[in-house]
Amino acid sequence: MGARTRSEAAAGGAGLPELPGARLAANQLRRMRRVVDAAVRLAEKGGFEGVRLRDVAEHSGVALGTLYKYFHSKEDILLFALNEELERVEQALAERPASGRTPLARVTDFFRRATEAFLGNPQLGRAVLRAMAGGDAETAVRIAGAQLRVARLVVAALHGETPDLAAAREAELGDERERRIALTLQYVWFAALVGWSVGIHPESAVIHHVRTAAELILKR
Amino acid sequence: MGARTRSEAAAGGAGLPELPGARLAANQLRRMRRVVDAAVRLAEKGGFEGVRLRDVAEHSGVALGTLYKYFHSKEDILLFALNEELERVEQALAERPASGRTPLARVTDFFRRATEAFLGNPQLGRAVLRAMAGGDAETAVRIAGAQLRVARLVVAALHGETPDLAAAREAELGDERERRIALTLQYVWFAALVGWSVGIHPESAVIHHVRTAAELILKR
DNA sequence: AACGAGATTGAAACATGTTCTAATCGTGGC
DNA sequence: GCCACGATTAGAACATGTTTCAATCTCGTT
Repeated sequence: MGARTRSEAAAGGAGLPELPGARLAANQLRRMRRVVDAAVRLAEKGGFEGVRLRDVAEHSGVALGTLYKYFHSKEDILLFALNEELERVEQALAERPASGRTPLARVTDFFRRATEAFLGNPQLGRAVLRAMAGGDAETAVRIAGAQLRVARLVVAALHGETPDLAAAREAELGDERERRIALTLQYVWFAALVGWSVGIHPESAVIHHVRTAAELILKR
Repeated sequence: MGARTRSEAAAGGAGLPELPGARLAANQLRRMRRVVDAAVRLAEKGGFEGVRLRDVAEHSGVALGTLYKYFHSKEDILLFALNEELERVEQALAERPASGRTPLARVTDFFRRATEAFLGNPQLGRAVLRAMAGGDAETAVRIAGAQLRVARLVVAALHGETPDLAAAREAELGDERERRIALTLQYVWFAALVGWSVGIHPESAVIHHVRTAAELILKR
């Protein structure tokens, strides 16, 4: 394979002369990036099994052994990608928060958008879900990180656009209750996504189940 | 699989002389049983990866190829075992229904017992969970079956020991609501089990999360 | 009792995740 | 400018899920 192309290493960056000590690290970051990008592209095409690590290595121009220096396993790569995607979702929600006048409406809006992010690339979504459920102790940190991110987003959606005011009004008990609701809804969302992933219900059921759970908890 | 077994329905009892036509089917049933038992024994010892199909074949005395005539995949075997285990749980609950005077108490009792069944053999539980989340289209039927079984059990726990009376009192709307609650709690349970399985929270958190969700929905 | 269709077997083959190794490269320190 | 050391590479090697195949066996039928 053409991975021998040493020329790429000499890529002089965007124009800035890189610090001498940072040179290697920058190359390593670029390699990681290419690995993750290649894995995601393959997952979009062929799901979890479509991500053949030999292909990832070839497409990203790194050796198989190097790939394993950066990630513990195939799952690890996909979970890294998941966390990056969640960062993007956080960004999008910071710019345009979940809309709606009630917590129920906002939380539904949030999950609708988050589900679209997942189901926009069904194969990629399935691959990531499988990586989450098949993870081992090595990947637990990434999974926990993803869970925490989502939990924060759900809490934010429950709160609404006026966090300070609401936070001031609601006592600690209120916060605790919101965290519990957020965790519960997140779990329902995850399970519904897995159900869709393995084929026991259609895509539309995912958001439907989450909304049902949200109604059970929030409507009165 | 080779459904050539025209006479499988006539499976002879424990000590009874088997009918001539049932002989092959009985052998096949025995093989399946040995396969499943061997897989479960290996899963109890070494979890999902502990179930090496070559070992399953050897321990159960069937050839690798035969094993694949009965089951589509490793996941398929474990999901078959799950459904058998759920039958046993159904049995236990029929004999001693979930106790408690309120739906919340009964449903909590149910999930406590069901969780114990899972966590009694942590390795086996992890293996089955991984099989559920890693399933493909072939195994969707078994997963859907398991889901349905559990859903029924949760509904029964919500209802309590007097199904006829309650069923008569509650309109269809009530039934629908109960089904929704059951599905939601089941999803929370599943997600919490996966969370325990991949190591992001301890065993005790599973029942805790389910109880929290049940309180959010049922307490007022 | 012989026959034949389908089931089973034993073993090899294949695919792919993961690990290992010797050779080479790139970089900071002299 | 050169060296030593860690990173990288190409590729082999290993483990295990899955498939395939020819030979054999089983059992109901004739």
